[in-house]
Parts: sequence; structure tokens; C-alpha cells
Amino acid sequence: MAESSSRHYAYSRKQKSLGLLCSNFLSMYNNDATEFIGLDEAAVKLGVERRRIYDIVNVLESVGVLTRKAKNKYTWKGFGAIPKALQDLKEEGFSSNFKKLDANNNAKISYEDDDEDDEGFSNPNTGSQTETSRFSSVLKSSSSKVDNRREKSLGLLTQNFVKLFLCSNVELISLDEAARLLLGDAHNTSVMRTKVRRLYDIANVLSSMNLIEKTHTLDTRKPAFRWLGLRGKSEKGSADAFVLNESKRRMFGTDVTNISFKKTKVESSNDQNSNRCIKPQTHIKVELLADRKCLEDSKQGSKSYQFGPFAPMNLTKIGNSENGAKPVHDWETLASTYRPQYHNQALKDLFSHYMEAWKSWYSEVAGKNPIQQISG
DNA sequence: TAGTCCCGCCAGCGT
DNA sequence: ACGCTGGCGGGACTA
Repeated sequence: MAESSSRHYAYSRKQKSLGLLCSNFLSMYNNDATEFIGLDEAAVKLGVERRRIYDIVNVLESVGVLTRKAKNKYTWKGFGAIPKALQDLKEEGFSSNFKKLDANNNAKISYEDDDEDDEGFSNPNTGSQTETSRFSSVLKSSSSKVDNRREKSLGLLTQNFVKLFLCSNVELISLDEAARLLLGDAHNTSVMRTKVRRLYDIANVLSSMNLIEKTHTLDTRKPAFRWLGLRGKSEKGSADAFVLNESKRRMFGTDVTNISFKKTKVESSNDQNSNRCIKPQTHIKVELLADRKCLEDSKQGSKSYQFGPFAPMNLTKIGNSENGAKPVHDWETLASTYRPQYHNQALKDLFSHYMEAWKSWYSEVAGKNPIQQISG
């Protein structure tokens, strides 16, 4: 990292990567003392051009970590602002019918009111209610020059990329898939290439925040990204996410859907957390709840993030901890929120698997019928 | 005019 | 080789 010696090393791309730069940026500012961030100052401290700081800051801003206050000046919000920003993005995505991600078949995103498989693609950019975002107000039918430029901004692209995960439950997505989705019909190779190029930048920043992780698709081994969301945001980094994935794999094997599960290697010695032997079902639960939960707790910071009753063992539970295995009380919401989002059979199947697994586990452990219990 | 950042060339890197 | 990544900086655009 900080190679303090002035010795002249061979040029290394890795040492100058945006992801690394972002990590450094975050470790520099992610503390309680930070209130404002000056771009120039950041650039100097990190030893890079200001242009590169823009790249980072635009992505961070789009997920709420900071806000532009004045030129050259940003207000630090911290990771605690992420849940709210994601919540807004998710709502925004749903309310504007940002939907229909079908990573198996020909994926498309549509804003139409009807829910058929038309290829009609309108602008992926949506209005935002978020105050945290400067990327708001690019309306569907925007055509002004300003909007045109904003439409292509890194921040907006980031938000739309994130929505791909938040609004669809697709677990893995490659960048060119994402680009295709975000571009709709309008992809000639050049536009695609440019879009993918931007997505690389975004993915690097989001990765260094542990919001996503790079992995590969099972079938093609094509590079792809997985949404970790706030699961990866515990103090222990992404170990929790690993546990979740591993649990799912053990539970369902790798064939449940061809777009989901990574063959997780059982872990390296320095990751004892993820080696813990935990009832897999426990984590299935977390998986299902995590997104909803973290979004519901919009005001919570990452540190005070509340998992549901089935929090991973290596997470300290905050709040309502009285009796561990309380049933999820929002079953109906959960079901109705998730179910309609599945636009292909694989995802529907996956949903059923989850539900069945959970129900049987629950009735085994608690001796109750979860459905009755919950809706009662 | 300074600040911002889109764009895409082209080279490092992994296979 | 070759395709995937992504550093880099020109220049367009904005405030």
C-alpha cells in the first residue's frame, strides 16, 4: 500500500487500481471524525489526480456514503447512510417498474406498466426521491442536454446497476449482461463497450466497499458479480456473506439455479468465522431477510444493523434479542414482495426451495406451523 | 474559467 | 495470441 520509499518500482497497474484507491479513500475517511472531504485534499493525500477522486466519489455518493456540498467539498455520511440510500433505490426501482430481470433468458428491464415480455425499453433512469442523490430527476422522457449528460453519469449508472440487484433477486450478473440490461435495445458494440467500461469502474468501487463481490458463473466460469449488500458490511467484512453462500450450497447443492450459487471453497485458514458449523437453515433465513431487514432499518448505521432473529452466530445481535427463535412476523410481506419478482421458472423454483426449507426447519425447531404462526 | 466527468484508446494482465 | 480489465488523460460540458 503505502510504499514510502522513493525507490523506483516497475509500473504496476494493480497498485493504481480504482478499487485500491477507493479502499484507501475509505480507510482514510471512514471514521467518526470525518465531516467534510475536500477533493483536492483527498487527491493530494492519496497521491492521485482529482479525476480519479471524482470516479470514487460519484459512486460513493450514489449509495449515500457522501453528499456533494459545494464544489470541491463533500459531506461525509458514512456507511450508516447506505441502508437508507438502498431503500430509496429499491422503492424507486419498484415504483417505476424497474423490473424484469431475467438473467437466464433474454434479460430486459422494462419500465412499462404492463408486465409482459415486450422488448419495449424505455430509459432506465428514474426520478429519485433521495436527497442523498444528485442523480435524481432524470425523468423517463428526459431529452435536455443536461439530462442527457446526467443520464450517462457514473452515479446514475451506479444506481441503476445496484437496482439490478435490489429489484430482481438475481444473484450473479456479469458486466456485459448488466450493460445489456441497462441499455435495453440500444446496444451497438461501441455503446456496449463504453457502458461495460464504466461498469468496471463501478464494480471496483462497490467491491472495495464489499457491497458486491467478484466471482464467476458456475456454468461458463464467466466473471460476474454477486450482490452482498449489507451482509458484507459487518465489522468482520464479508465473512458473513461467505457463510450465507456456503450454507445455501450445502442446503441445495449447486444446481438449484444456474445463475446463483458459487461453488464455495471451504475456507482458508485465516477465516475461521466462516468455518463455523452452523445450521445451514439458519442462514437461509438470514438470506431471505437480510435485504428486507436492512432496508427497513433505514436509519440504522452499518454498525447497528439489525439482522432478523436468525442472525449469523458471528454477528452480535442488537436489540430485540430476548428469545432467539422468534418467527418472522412479516411472512406475508416477505412472500408478496419476493414472489412477484420472479419472472422465470428457475427463480420461482428457488423461492419455493427456500420456503420449503425454511418451513420444515421451522416446524422442526419450533414445532409450529410457520404460516399460521406468522399470519396469526 | 475552474470544476466536473464522459469517453474510449490502448496497454497490462491472466489464460 | 487473445480477450478481459482498467489506467489514463483529452476534451466536452457545467456552474
